[in-house]
Amino acid sequence: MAAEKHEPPALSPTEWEVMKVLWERGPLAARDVFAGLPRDARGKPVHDWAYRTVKTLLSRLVAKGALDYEQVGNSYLYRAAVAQEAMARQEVGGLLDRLTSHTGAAGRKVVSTVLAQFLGDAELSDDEVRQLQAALERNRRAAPGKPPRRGGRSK
Amino acid sequence: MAAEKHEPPALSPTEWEVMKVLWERGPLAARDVFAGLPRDARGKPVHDWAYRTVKTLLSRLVAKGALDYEQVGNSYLYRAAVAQEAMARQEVGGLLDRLTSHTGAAGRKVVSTVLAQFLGDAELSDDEVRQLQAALERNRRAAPGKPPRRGGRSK
DNA sequence: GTCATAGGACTACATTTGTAGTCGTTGTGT
DNA sequence: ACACAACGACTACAAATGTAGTCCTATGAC
Repeated sequence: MAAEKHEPPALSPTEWEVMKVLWERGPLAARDVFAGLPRDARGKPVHDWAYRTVKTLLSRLVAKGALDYEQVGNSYLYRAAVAQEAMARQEVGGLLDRLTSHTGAAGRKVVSTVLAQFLGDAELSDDEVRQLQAALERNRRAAPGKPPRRGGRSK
Repeated sequence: MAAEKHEPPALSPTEWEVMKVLWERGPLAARDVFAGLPRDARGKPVHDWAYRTVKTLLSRLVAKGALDYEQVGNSYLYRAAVAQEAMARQEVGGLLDRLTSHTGAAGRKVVSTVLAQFLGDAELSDDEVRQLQAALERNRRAAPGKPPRRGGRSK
């Protein structure tokens, strides 16, 4: 009951961009986060953000509890305080909920069709395909009948 | 070149809720959209919105081009002007992009793991499971090797 | 010890979103 | 015709988000 590790703070799209840098490269100073932002093939930054902007995002992320930091010299070393997987789960769950909650079979079908399109076109490694296939297999064994049951809320 | 049917207007979560009513029940007057909002088992509205709020959302959706309307008597009959599938595709695509763009294999793996969890736990009908399995099969045949290729940009 | 500077804290401001309220108009019942 | 109820148009306002700027301080170079 005491553990309230759930409901992480919901990241905005730009905040995700910053978090991805930290999840991939580990703890970094603000300068290095800035430098680590994605660039296109020609080396041009994908996001045209001022350094200040990144600083603001880092501060907001600390305020949200998504990052914490450690002072090192005159600057902070920022480090992800939430797991990428937890955030990804939250986003995906939120989306599926938005798209399907309180919707009849038709609405759910639309979503599953769209999902199928993405799964068919995505660039997936063989391992990923196998992982997803296994998940569907598991689903099938768990839900013998077809009638869509009220799903397991992990709450 | 002339056809610019793409890039529909991105709906906020509350706007989705309104659109779902119209997609499911077809053209409705504001009153009926309001009345058609989801309710829980005990008949209590899931969203505690004032009628005005719904009116505001309908207006914004018209402004965004997601709805259009036809005057009928003294009121408007609102009708979805964008397909649910198109919007769902946009949302799913946007999410996958946010979570995986400019990310290495590690980031993509996290997402595929999360997806697998949802696919395993979701309440899917047998048909939906088959549809998704077929999509993965298709993916497999399309991408013989494993190296994640640059995906098909539909532009 | 002094001074330039990188860095963090605080401030700024337009837009979008969530949530409504006010007001004037128009159709409706009598 | 008249009064009123229902509608839609316009207005309101706080929080979140995208995008930065200002300013003070601790740090490091001499």
